[in-house]
Amino acid sequence: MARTVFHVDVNSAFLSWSAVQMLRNGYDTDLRLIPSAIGGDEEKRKGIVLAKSIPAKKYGVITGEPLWQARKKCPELVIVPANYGLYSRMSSLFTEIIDHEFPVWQKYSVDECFIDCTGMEGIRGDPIQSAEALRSEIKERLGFTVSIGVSSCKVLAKMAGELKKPDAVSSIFPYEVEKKLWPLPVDELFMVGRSTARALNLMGISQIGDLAKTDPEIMKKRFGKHGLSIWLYANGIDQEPVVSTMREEPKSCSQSVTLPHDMSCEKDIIPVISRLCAALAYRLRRLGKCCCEVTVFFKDDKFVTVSRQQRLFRPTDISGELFEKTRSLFRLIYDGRPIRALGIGFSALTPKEGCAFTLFDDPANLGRKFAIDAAADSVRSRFGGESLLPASALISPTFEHLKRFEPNEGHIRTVCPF
DNA sequence: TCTGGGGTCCTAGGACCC
DNA sequence: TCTGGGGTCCTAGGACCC
Repeated sequence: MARTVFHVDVNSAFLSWSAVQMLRNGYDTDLRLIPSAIGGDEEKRKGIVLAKSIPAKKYGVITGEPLWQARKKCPELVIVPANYGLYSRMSSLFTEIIDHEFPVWQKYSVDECFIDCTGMEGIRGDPIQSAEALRSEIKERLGFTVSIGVSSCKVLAKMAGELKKPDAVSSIFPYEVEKKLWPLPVDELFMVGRSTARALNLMGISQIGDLAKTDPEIMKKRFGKHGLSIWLYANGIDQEPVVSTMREEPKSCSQSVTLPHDMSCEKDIIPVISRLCAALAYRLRRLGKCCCEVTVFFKDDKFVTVSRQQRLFRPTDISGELFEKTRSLFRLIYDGRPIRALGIGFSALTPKEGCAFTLFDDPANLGRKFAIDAAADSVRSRFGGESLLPASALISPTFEHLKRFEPNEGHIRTVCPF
């Protein structure tokens, strides 16, 4: 049976959400109607465009570009700092409406959902009517607009949503693929990024239709599995179901930071690793996971990334052990070059319940380590994730983005002696 | 002092074993 | 003075997404 799938995308999500909030707080200009952008902190070298208004787009401002460059294109650009706590709340309000109306839906990102509404015509009318009703309801109740793509599979629904923005419903049904999808530039196809687009252009493929008509064997030979996937997408073929889980189990977690200035001295860098580790280990424990593998990576002043990962002797979620491992890994790969950004990752996650000790573990010693982490975590859960830190980490840059996960706004700083 | 941060997946090539 | 080959596992780096 043919499916009906919606893709719902909040228009310029961060910007819209900030605009709605500012209007509510009495600010008299709607950011969405003037050239504006949500931007990072330039002083901390995070000055990029995170979202832009449609008037800003008309000046050629693009997401991801440095703020100075955006300002050069549009000198009157109004730049507003990001408010991740607000975005997280707005995202929940958005999905609450969808959850109320549809039994099968999937959160794809903070501002996007897929909905499977196969067989709901009896309740909600034909798919276009149903999508229109959802679009108006979100706008009316929450004050921001969405674009909804309607089709028979996820990829086509997502591509359809791109056709008209903002505040619109568009479709690409299978019989419309040739007319609506094929004329688009190939780099607009889902999963065709800059690198693949460049390679495709060199092969003489510039439109999605060119890709659709290329021999799939050639695509497979040139791009491997990925080549076959994008060939299928170009032909409107995608069997992926809308998975109605609230949240899939994470497979890895990571935390990284761009340093306020390049660092090349180990005594400056290790405290940053210590801070990253404290934060990420706390997250790992809140997930109820242990990890079997750690990664350290950095980006140098030439934007070259270097990484190294290592399996652990046994799974762990103990801050001290994870710090020891990440520090030694870093020392293994670091050659003294200037570092611009630094990160750590924990992967091969397993449920904490299944993690066993080894013969070499001293149960009393382990018990002490667990107790220390538990005590520290109870402070963090009351006062915020960064309220308690290893003393050495206090001299490292702060991680504001952590607030994204923090229900508590207040921060009380305490020095932790380990 | 131009380019964030958090994810997932794939692949090429090296190590190692038989 | 020629130097197998096949299989598995591991991992660094890079692709993509938001």
